[in-house]
Parts: sequence; C-alpha cells; structure tokens
Amino acid sequence: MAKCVVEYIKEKCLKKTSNYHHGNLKEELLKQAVQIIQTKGVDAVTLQVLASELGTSRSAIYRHFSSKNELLHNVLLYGFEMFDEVIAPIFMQKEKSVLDRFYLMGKAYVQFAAEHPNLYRMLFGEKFQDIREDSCDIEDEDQAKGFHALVALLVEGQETNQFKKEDPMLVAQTIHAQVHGMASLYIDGHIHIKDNMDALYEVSFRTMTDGLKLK
Amino acid sequence: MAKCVVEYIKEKCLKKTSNYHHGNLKEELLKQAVQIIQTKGVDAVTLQVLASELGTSRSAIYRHFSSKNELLHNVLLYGFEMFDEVIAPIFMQKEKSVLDRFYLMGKAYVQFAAEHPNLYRMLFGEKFQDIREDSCDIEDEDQAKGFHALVALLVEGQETNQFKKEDPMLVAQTIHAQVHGMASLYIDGHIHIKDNMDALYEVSFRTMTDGLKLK
DNA sequence: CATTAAATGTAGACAATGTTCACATTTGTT
DNA sequence: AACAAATGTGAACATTGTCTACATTTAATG
Repeated sequence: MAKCVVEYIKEKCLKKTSNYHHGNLKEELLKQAVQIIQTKGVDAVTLQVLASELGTSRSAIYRHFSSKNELLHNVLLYGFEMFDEVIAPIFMQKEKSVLDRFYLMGKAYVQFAAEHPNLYRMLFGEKFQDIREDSCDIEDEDQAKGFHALVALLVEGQETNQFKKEDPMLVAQTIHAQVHGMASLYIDGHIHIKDNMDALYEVSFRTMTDGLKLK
Repeated sequence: MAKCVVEYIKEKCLKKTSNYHHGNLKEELLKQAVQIIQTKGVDAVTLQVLASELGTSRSAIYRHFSSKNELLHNVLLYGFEMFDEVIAPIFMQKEKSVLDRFYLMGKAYVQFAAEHPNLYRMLFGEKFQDIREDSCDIEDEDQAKGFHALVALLVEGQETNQFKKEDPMLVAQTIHAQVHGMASLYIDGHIHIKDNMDALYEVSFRTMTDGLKLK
C-alpha cells in the first residue's frame, strides 16, 4: 500500500528532467549496492534489482562498470575506507594508555562487524580475496595501515616493559585472529548464549592481555 | 588429450550395464559434490556439472534431493562428521596433560581448516547458517560435542589449580574464537608472511595459555 | 509368469542471472 | 550547425535452479 506511493514518488522524482541520461548513475549505483548489501547481503545485489531500483536498465550499468564484479570492487574500496576511519584513529590517541587503546580498538573492531556484518564479510571473507590481492591500494594503504598501527602499539608496550618481548608481527596476528574470530563467530551465528557478547569480549580481552603482560 | 581418454573410459564404465538406472546415484552425487567443493569451492557445484560428470541429467538429481540446497545440506552432515572425528578424540586422551591436549586440539583444528578450506568454510561460514540452525543434529551432537569437551577440559584445568577461575563457557568461546580466527585469516588469504603459520600458532598458544594460567 | 505400482531417469519448458551487441538519444566540442 | 563522445535501451545468449509431463526400469502382487 504505502510502498506503492513511495514507488510512485520515486518514479516521479527520477523522471523529473529527462529520464534518459541519469546524471550520476555511477555514484547512485554504488550507493544502492551498499544499501542492498547491508540490508540483504551481497547475494541480493542483482543487476536487475540495481537497475530497476534506479529506474534504468541492466545494460546501462555496463557504461560505468565493466562487470558486476568491478562494481563490487568499488564497494569494497568504500568499505575499507569506512572501516579504517573507525579503527585507525584509536591508535593515535596517545594520551590514553596502551592497554586502553587495545581495549577500545578491539571493541570498535567487533562492533563494526556486528553493525555491518555483510560489509565485514566482504572485507575479510573469501569471496573477494582476488580483489584484495589485485589492488595494492587496499592491502597496503587501508588494511595494513591498521595492522601496522597495531604492531607499533605492541612495540610501544614492549619498550615500556608492559609486554613480553615476542615477535610483534606474530603477536599482532594473534590479536587480529582473536577479534576476527569473535566477530566472525558472532555474525555467522555461532554465539548463541543470549546477547552476552560484551561478557565474551571482557573475558577475551583479559585473557589476551594477561598473556601478553610481563609477569 | 589424456582427458579425452579418461572421459571415454568413464563413459564406457558408466554405460556398462543399463545406463538408465544408475544404481546408487544419490551416494555418487554426494561424493562428486564433496570432491568439487574441495577442489574448486562450493560455488563450482552446479547441477549441470554434477549430472554430466555422472552421466545423467540435471532433473534426475531431484529424484534424490528436493533441491540443490538439500544436497549441500547432506554434504554438511558428512563434513561435520569428518571434523568431529578429527577433533573430539583428542580431548579423550586422559593420559596427556591438560595443556598438551589444548595444544593438540588447536593444532588439529587449524590443520583441518588448512587442509579442507572449502569444507571448513561451509561448516562455520555464513552461507549455511540456516541449515545449522534447522538441524539440531549438528549443533547438539557434532559441533557442540567438541565444544562441551573443550569446556570440560577447561573445568579440569581449573579444578587442578592450573587455570584461573573464569566462566568456562566464555573462556571456551574465547579459545574457539582464537583458533577460528587463525584458521579463517589463513584460508582467506590474510596471513601472507611466508608460511609461518606454525610460528603464529606457537605464539598464539603461548599467549592464550599464559593468560589462562594462575599466576 | 503377467500385471501393476513404485522408483528412477529424460526432455523440454520456465524465469532469473550476467553479459554482449546493435541501435537510440543526449551532451559537449569544434 | 555538425559531429563525436558519452550514456541509455531492447533484444539476444548461455547458464543457473526448478518444475512438469512422459519414459523406462525395478519390485511386488495376483
């Protein structure tokens, strides 16, 4: 009922000027794709849906992207930017203690995954492995940026005699595995115990940091 | 070249008796599906490929499975059995110390994922979340079997004053997150540093157990 | 053994998918 | 004003999962 009206208005608005040339179809396509991904998952992104939602045709999309995969590739870039803007700044808060920054980083990481499960799966899952490898942009600029900050934080902890002296790279990967594991298990339905994700995070953080500390 | 001969022989063998009734198509379908999954991933499992590989037609499959998804569901059952046969026995080796059993369990877990990445992704990934939830068989008998053994091991460690007294369920999930995280990052291409997966496991194990131990 | 019923396999259709191609329209430049 | 570049359209294609009507083989029953 109400949806019909919405559809009607949308149609009107889209037809406003000429209806042939859309103007900024490329950007609209990306926005629409992101929205569908977040609400219904990446498999729900269909050229047909994408096109009709924007009042155009499937083949028009190929004027802006050489393939569906290339479109998703662009979405991935946005996703990594978003992710980075959430995580990276935390490492820079030098006024906070090393442990506090650890805590906040992990929390933010898990929360991002919980709030954007479908996007998170795209960023770290299998499906777009090739895309990540192809574009050096991502591995080196975005994701690795956060990772290197993590390593730096570990070194800082070691040099101030708070942490044991293990290989910082390996420790960073250990920590990444911990938060990625929590996030993945959560968004893939392996943590049933009624919403005690917070309690799990506390125990994980305590265990991990106790393991890192100098005795 | 050689493939043509193989195809020819396979055709001959399949045609041996009657060529109409296959005999044990259901089992063959499952086997074939598993093989394709392990070599090319679950997305490569196509009814067309499945059928022609076995010298039959797409629609014949529907005499044995109500849908492609139900076929994959059966594969999932086999997968969980395999997984369980690898992991569960380790917990039972009472002659070994608690820490040793931890070490071996985690190692076996990660190795299973590394050796059967596509199968592992099916078992713990998002795609078959619904299937896992539907069939209580899996959650309660198989996967949870290993999980409960892990909890029991933790309790044993606590009662013998080796481990801190945290909620065993939450600690078990922490540990699961750690190994699942390692496994996932590895098979999804996030651990590049030349095959030092073993070194990573050592650091992770040390950190985790140091965090669990009573000081 | 003959007949019937159940199990199993086949061919063809369907809609939906991503992709391509020839063609149409709009925009920008000379 | 004319032309070229950019952008959008509609029809076609092969491939996907699924369904239906029909064929054949196997099993059971008289």
